[in-house]
Amino acid sequence: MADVAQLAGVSSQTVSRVSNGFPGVTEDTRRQVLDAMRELGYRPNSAARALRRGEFRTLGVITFSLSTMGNIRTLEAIATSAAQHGYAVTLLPVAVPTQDEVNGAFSRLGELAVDAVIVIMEIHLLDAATVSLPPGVQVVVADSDAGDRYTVVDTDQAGGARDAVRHLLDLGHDTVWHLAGPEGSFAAQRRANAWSDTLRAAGRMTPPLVRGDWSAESGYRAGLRLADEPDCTAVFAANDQMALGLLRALHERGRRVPDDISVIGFDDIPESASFLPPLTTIHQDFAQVGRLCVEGVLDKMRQDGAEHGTTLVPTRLVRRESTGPRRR
Amino acid sequence: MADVAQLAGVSSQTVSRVSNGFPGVTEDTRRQVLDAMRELGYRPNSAARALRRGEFRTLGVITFSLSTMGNIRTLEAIATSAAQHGYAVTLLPVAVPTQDEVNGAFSRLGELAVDAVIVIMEIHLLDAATVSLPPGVQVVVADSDAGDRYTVVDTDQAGGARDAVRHLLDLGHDTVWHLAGPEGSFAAQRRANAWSDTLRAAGRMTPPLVRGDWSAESGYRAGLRLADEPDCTAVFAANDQMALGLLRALHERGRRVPDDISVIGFDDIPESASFLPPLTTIHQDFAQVGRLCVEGVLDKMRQDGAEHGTTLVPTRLVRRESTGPRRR
DNA sequence: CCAGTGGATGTTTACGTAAACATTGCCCAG
DNA sequence: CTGGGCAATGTTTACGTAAACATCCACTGG
Repeated sequence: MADVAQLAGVSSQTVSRVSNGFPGVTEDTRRQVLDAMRELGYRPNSAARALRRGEFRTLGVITFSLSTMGNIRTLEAIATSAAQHGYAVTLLPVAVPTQDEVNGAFSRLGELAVDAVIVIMEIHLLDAATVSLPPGVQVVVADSDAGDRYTVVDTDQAGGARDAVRHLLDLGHDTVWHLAGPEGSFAAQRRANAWSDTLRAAGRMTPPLVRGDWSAESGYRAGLRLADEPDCTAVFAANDQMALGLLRALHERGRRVPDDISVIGFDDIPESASFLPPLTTIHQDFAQVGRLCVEGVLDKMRQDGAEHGTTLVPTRLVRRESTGPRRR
Repeated sequence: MADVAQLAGVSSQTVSRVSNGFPGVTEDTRRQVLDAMRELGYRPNSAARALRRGEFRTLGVITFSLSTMGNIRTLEAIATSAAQHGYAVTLLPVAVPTQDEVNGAFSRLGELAVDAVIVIMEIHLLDAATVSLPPGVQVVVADSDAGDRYTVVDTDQAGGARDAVRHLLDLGHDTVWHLAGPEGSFAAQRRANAWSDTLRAAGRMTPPLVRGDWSAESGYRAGLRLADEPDCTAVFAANDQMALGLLRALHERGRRVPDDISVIGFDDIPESASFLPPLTTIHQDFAQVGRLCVEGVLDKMRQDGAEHGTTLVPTRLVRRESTGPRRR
């Protein structure tokens, strides 16, 4: 910076003003400074900048292995939205979802150049990690339900699940089976709860819950069991991947979809339109979730805390060919 | 830091030594300092640290929208591997793959707290962006082929494609059709080149190339055309998503897989084992690619440049049920 | 008993920037 | 023509850390 100042024949402070786009600099001077910058290949040192300003203009994102489509899409939206607000995004991967790993991520966080944090993860493991959160670092949690202790942004899991079940009931099915996500997942839990609540509210029998782990493979295994249930005419899978495996199992067992069994998924991943048959599913607006996370955390930084709350992003039923009226 | 020093009754330099794990501090002193740190909730200011040390311990990753599985998995591996080396990862999303956007990302890069950069993208757009690369910032490119100008780490696209084609030829098919990725993609291009090279080397006819855009939807559209080709008994799809769409189209048109037509994919996404039928495909080791990117870029930082080169990560054929011997 | 040695700790300084305050010089109202 | 005011620019300083150098002290060997 001093070199630039010298070459441009001004003081370093003027260079600073130019590089920050501050007013009070003649057009002539500005041009000279910019020329000098270009000539010397000057680029501001962000460490010094951060040190001086007391902020990094960077958001940290803690997330589990980017194996689920939802997390990825959310992350992408966060990165894009953050960039629009002039913030960079630093990734804090947590390889294994154990309490130790999470605590580790949070403590690394303490040494990280980050102004605020967005957490994309199940809240279970977040509980004990609370303590190690550096003071003054704001947090927003996505895909969780700790609205009382954190600010949360999430898809309206319950609403989506309710829509899925109702869709199938409306088609004339007596009841709806549920292929749930793993026990540890709050998203899975809420979808499952909404499923049974909706059935109960409609006065229907609640079939035993079948559990998978989000993977297509687990959906396949579950599907082999469901194919043998004579009463089963409609299944709500907690995500599209499991629905894919389910479709495969049903096909192998000669159960036609939707003629014998209707299947509905959750997420609306791009591929689901190309399943056999194309999957009816609940569309999640991940981009919106990511955007709200960023805006939420920036808001909190400005207001220094504020109260917690939960923002729900609505879902949308996408009707394709895997669901149809009950035939007996 | 001064506060900690005062509370512990030592100098700030001793605190620094403790916080960096340097030797030459009595166990007693160390404990006192650590206690003081805990009591005051001290966490080192990474901006000051970076300023003083002249490095950020952060890698920048430039990538297009995280829509393809490969990019995501690579990114994940990069983040994990970087963490193991004590580096954080900052994401630089490029929303739209236009030259302007790429240049923009590179210029933002100049202001970013980053020691080196890993680029996951097609090289086309990288060309003109070269100029704006800040001097002294090392670059490694994944998923590309500019080995002469950049250090490149990539899956052995050609080898994988060759294996795919040979697998089908070995099964007795006269020739193999190819459902290629988008024109702009170098990965797609190399897979397509290897496909035609392999056919030519085997003295087979080269059917007209069918082009998709990586999406399942485009695979479906291409599949509708291929289903009407009476000579087509084997298709090599440039990725698994397109293979999925292809399978759907073939199914709709009543062409059985693999009895009438064999299909092989590329990538081995987790879902492909649950396609109908489970997809034979070429497995890519994205984790390895990511790891090598990180190690490569760290190496370059140490050696300050070194020469460019290309590292290829081998693929593996995963045989499932979508390919079978030709039947006439 | 003393010089020498080496480990433990303290002091000074610079990293690059931007806020706060200081200075310059010009314009215009009185 | 003169002083007040304001825009443009310069000077000083502090941000938190760690390298380089300085100091202190206990112990060893002659």
